[in-house]
Amino acid sequence: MREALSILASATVLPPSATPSGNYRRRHRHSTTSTTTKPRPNHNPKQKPQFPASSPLLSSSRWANRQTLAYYTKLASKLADDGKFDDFLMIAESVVASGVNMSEFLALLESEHLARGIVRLLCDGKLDSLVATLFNGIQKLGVEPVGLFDEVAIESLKAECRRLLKCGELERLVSLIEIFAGFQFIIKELVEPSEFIKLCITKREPTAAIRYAHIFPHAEVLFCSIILEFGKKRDLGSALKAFEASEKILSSPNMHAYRTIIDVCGLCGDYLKSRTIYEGLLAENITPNIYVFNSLMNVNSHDLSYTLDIYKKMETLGMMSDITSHNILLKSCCLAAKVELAQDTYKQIRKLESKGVLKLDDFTYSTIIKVFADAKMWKHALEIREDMLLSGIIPNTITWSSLISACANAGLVEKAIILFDEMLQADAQPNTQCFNTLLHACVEVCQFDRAFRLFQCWKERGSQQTISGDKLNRAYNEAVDQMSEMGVPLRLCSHLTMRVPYRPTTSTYNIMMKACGTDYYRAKDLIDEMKTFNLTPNHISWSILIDVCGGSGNVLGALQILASMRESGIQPDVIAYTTAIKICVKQKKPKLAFKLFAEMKKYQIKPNMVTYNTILRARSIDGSLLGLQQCLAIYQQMRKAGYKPNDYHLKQLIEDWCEGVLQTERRSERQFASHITDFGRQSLLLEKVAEYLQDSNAESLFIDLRGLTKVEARIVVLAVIRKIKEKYVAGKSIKDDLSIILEQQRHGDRASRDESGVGEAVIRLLKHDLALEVIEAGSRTGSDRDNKGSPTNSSLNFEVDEKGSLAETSESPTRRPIILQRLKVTRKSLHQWLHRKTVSSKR
DNA sequence: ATAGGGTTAG
Repeated sequence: MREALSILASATVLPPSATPSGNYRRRHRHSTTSTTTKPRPNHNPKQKPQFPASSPLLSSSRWANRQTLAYYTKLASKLADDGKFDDFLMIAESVVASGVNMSEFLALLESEHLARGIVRLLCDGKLDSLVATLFNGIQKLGVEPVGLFDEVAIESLKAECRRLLKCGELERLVSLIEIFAGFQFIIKELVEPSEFIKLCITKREPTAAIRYAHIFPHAEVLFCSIILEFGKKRDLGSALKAFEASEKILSSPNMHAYRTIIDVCGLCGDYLKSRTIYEGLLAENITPNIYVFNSLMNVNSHDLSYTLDIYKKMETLGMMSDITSHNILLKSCCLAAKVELAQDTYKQIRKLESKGVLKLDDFTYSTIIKVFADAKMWKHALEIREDMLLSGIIPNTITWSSLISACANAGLVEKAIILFDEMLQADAQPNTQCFNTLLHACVEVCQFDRAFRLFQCWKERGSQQTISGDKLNRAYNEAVDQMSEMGVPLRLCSHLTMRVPYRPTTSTYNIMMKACGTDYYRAKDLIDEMKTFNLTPNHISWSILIDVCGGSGNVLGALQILASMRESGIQPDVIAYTTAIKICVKQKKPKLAFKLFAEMKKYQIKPNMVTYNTILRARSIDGSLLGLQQCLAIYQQMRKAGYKPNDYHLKQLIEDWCEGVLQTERRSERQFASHITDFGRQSLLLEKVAEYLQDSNAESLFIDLRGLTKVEARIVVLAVIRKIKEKYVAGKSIKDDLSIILEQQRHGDRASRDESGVGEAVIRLLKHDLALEVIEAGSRTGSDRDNKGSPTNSSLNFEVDEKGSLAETSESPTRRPIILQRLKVTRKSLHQWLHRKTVSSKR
């Protein structure tokens, strides 16, 4: 046979234009090869026979010779039988290249020869366009596939697919599947759809998954599972691609797919996307079904108003809401902590039940119980249990768990434990979350010892390891003693003797670490103990450890833990940093607190409201102006970050500043001057403060508060008073009264009068906080000479100065009367105050 | 085919 081939190779002559790299190959790449399939390199090109031009043997006319054709057909068959597929392919190539009708050649080959040849070549990775061409040729011939692929061929294909699946070679697997896509019976034998989809998901190939799923009947179900699986992997992008691909394949919009992608939006935390998808449906004039509506409500359940809107939309569409819709409404109320609305909703559902429209289920009861549990309304929660029992619904683990947390959240540890006991007696299986709730309840009321006893008891009774009877009894006796001390009857202690499997989780350990109070070593031991249950500390564990360590007074230790956290591969988050900052502030280490604050920003961790409020508590702990200035800068950042500063902390900040005004010694002057320029540019407030504190402005006793909020105004006023005090202490006397300009107010527009409250706040500050004498005055400018609507305090001795700030106001294009309200603190009053303070601080 | 419970910083 080799000889025959070599004769063929040497004797054949073909024009160069007809070489195998010609049209067949190229055309084929565009038609059958999938996008995920890169064309495979051909088998070694060196082995390819070179066909010389104008071969007499292979010319079309000669091929017409049936005898010759039959000979090569036979030769090819033999090669396939012998497993010499490369050579087989070579024959086929020359047949194809010669431009002879291939159908005739293929028809003459016995089908199993061909099939095995093709399958073998495919399995060897020779997903060559010629192989595909041959294969296509068979399909076009209409050869019966059942007859074409015998068991041996299919078996080898299956083996190859299994191998590819195992090795995760999705690309080649897809190529093979693409080729056999026309033969459904083969495809179904090749790969288990769930296995294939699993591989597509790990490889993030949503379109491949959908294309494969499409081969099967009931493809929609497979599409949905693909979308959902991507969602579970938090890969919304791929899920959306899969969804869009399924949309293209399916002729009509599939509600199941829609609800699935909406659920996935929720899973991935992109609830806005779920709204877009829903709006897309409406835009297409398609009415979603109940599942789509319920899923949409559920995904958006943290937004009560949106959920209610969707519910109303369902009503206007005349869609019958079911118990799930109502349960989700309840859940939404629960998340929004709207107890009354939840109660109304519950009553509404009960009414519908009495009409026979719906039947309340375990979800309904558990959810309303949770509403009351969260609101610490434990009695109401227990009442719901009565409703539930009357309606014949048996409480399940979740219901019991919610009931227990109702008592736990209200701080009723005894009641919670008794409920837990009832749960055991009712043969409900408690799970770790129930145990955790109880432990947490103990921790919340600082019964740390009790938490440890329960934990120990459950661990010993519930672990698979054999515990010595002594140890077990000791734990039991101790726990019973404690219960009886608390007045709990022994019959209610079955939770101590139960033998349910107990597996603590990381949460359990986190709760127990909180029960360590400030005993750092005990907490550290717990972290080590976690390993015996194959648990690893999470962000929360580390944060608690920082808190415990810092709470014991060991600030540096706490900072060290923060570093270890990073070293152990868990990047400290905003909470870990905030906890560490809290420790520094508590232990009066403001510098460390500010250092951590700078560090977290270096790591691109955005401070949140809690962080800002915590760091602001570091204000002026050392009484230095620097600390105060840092706090002011942080306050400013907080506003820039979009957080509304907490008035309470702000008030504290300003009070501290006042304190500074009263107590600052000469030494502050230098510090003060060096920091003015730093924050001069940061904001309007800081600019103002800086402006008035500049030495060039030293002689001016004038404050323009226009454009400032009342809080900012207070800060500016205090800054100026501080300056006055600094100057006074330095030996410079006050040369003039202090003038303050307040916001412009349009004459007659009562509604806008001191809307910002600046005037009131400043007057209160000066008069009340600083005990200064304040003269209030108003002035009219513009053309209006009418005396109507004169300022509130016109009687006082205020004079309009013609230059300075008033020049600015006359720039205003309006000719309407404008009233500038002014305040004045007399030189005399300031002097008295300074004298008073200087004397008192010397004492 | 839908939903529910426990743990961290002020």
